Amino acid sequence: MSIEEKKRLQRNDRVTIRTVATHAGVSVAAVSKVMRNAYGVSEALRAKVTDAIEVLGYRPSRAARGLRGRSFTIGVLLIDIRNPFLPEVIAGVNGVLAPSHYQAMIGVSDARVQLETSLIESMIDYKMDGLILVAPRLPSDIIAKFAAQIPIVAVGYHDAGATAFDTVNADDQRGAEIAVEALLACGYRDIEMLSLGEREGHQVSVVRQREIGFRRAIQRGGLGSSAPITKIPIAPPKREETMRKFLSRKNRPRAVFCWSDLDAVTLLSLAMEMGVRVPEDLAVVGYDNSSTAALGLVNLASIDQSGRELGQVATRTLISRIEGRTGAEHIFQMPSLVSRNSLSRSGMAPVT
Amino acid sequence: MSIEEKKRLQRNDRVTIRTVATHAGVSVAAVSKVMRNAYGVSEALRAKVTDAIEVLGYRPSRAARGLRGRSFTIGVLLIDIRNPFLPEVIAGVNGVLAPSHYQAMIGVSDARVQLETSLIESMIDYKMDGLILVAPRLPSDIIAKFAAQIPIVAVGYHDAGATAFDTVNADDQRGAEIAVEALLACGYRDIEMLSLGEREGHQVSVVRQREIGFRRAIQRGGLGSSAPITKIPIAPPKREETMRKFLSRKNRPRAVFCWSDLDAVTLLSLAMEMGVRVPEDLAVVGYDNSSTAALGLVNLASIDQSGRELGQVATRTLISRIEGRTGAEHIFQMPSLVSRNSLSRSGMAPVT
DNA sequence: CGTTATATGGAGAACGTTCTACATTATCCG
DNA sequence: CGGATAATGTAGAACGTTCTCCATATAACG
Repeated sequence: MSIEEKKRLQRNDRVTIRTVATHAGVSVAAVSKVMRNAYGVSEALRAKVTDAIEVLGYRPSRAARGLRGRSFTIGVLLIDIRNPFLPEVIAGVNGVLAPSHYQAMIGVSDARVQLETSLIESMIDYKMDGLILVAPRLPSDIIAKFAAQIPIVAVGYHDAGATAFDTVNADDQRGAEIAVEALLACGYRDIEMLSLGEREGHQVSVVRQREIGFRRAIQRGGLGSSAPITKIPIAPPKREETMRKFLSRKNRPRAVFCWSDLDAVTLLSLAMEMGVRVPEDLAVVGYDNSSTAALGLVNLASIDQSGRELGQVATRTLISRIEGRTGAEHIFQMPSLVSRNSLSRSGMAPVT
Repeated sequence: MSIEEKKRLQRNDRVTIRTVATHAGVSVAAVSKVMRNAYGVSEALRAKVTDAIEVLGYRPSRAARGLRGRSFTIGVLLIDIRNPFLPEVIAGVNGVLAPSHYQAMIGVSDARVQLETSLIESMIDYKMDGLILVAPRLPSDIIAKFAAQIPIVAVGYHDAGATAFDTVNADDQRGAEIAVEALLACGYRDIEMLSLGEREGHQVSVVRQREIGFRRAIQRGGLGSSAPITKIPIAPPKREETMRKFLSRKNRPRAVFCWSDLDAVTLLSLAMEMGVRVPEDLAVVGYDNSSTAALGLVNLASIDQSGRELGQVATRTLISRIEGRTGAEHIFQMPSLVSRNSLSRSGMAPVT
């Protein structure tokens, strides 16, 4: 009683594993064993220790844990929180983690590859137990190099050939196909895709996958081999300009599939401004089923890839890898169409 | 040359401070001194060490740093990433931190007070150097208790009496006043506020501040002492129901000030659905100037509180406290009106 | 030239865990 | 009852830093 009290005063009152040990009258190692519920702990010992922990309000230092063994933290890396799709992923991750003893720490690398690497390195230096990379910009071999040091699951990164890390994806090719099929079913024949500029998405990004799916669906639909794709730059002034040009084009298509709600919603706004009626003059299908798309004012048909589920699955996959699985897993999730007015006035895709 | 190589092989090839020391032919302490650029380092020594660091690609372990001293990490706590205002704050934080040697780690506590405390504790256990709490739900004395263990800046938390921690806020009272003044200037006399349900916001939350500002402005405008406020519950089914009821009320006001764009945008959607014309039948001013408000389809007038600036200021304040300032600072930022169609057809607030 | 001040580098003890190797008991079995 | 086996608890060495003394070398000064 007096020994640990003396220590607590002397050491600016932080409760350490040692405080607990002396309070419970056992060794430090014993407390550690109980904490990690390791083998070789009697009920009596466990009771004494848990009591002491309770009484003292002991919390193990993550820093010290990280130094020696696991830190029970998993890192999540986002490239851009502005995309309304990401909060869903986080919610999924947190949902799975909540009942466990793991916790998530999020790093945001505002689209700068430089910062992205340095954040991953930081997380490794923290001895985090695993990493979930959401739509990383990094090339596969770099990610593989990191994966040698820490378990990694990539979300929104189509690299089914990766052996060093797992991937969890919505089937973006199929998602694009579904969008085109819905437009075809509504009778539209003149369909174009709005995609992201070359510089922004690498070969394994979701955007390129959607392009592949778009082309295939167009071809299958018997609309010839030319599947026109207009690329939108990401920089604000050029971005709107490109969309305006698209909307005022003489040979503007009858329907458009847009790679993301982010751009689709802006397109709808500009269309209204320019007097292009949706869907009478132009039908639009977006991607992500963001909350904005669901607004009555916007009413944008969109492909739903449940971000929440993606987050959940990614987390489970990561934990299984942390706990010893070797050999990469590549998981796909099926997206679905949410039909709304921008597709057809009734808000219903006609049954074929 | 051979010594450190042997070590690197033997220790699974992590470059530690020791590796650097032997490579540079100096002591471990010397390397540490250079890293922290502490006093008592000659140019020659510094050169040798930085060279070795460069060659070996050494990165200090954050875990070990945290155990002993500073971890050069600051924690950011968010209650809900869904609010489009928060990405801006993050961007501000990251912007200020980028050129420094600090890094931000974000924790998301999905509106559960339980998780909020446990995340703060985790961040303390990580020996983070400081915390930025964004719109925390916790009572002031609890935050003060934490602030005894770690420097804390609260954003969106109106507690100018706090002595243990700093606060950075937009002047939410003034923001509400500006909104009401704009409505008055447009000639509206029958003004109501849509606010957040009692349970969601405590006394020092931004919502309550906006209510105070609303009441004062109404009174100053000579509209009597009754300033009607309708509270919207946060749960999805009740939420829309309450708004619908509001819109179909016989004595529906002529204009409404809404505590957040999040709800204002939904209100606009429902209004359209129910045939209530905006602004002819009902003028609306929101709060946050979110990207959705700016959409042509939505065109919602809104109060802008630069989240980015809030994040920047909060970060600078935190760093100054980390570096030794004592005595609390309470900083205010002035919000401004962004006028759009939901206020008056021209999108301009009439000059008074 | 002796004394004191100053600048520079190093030894080594923390920090709070984990975890291996070992010591001690308890249990079992013929 | 003797010996083997299993169960339980403990010592103590890591982990990779920081940081407080110390030791030494150099400069300054009377």
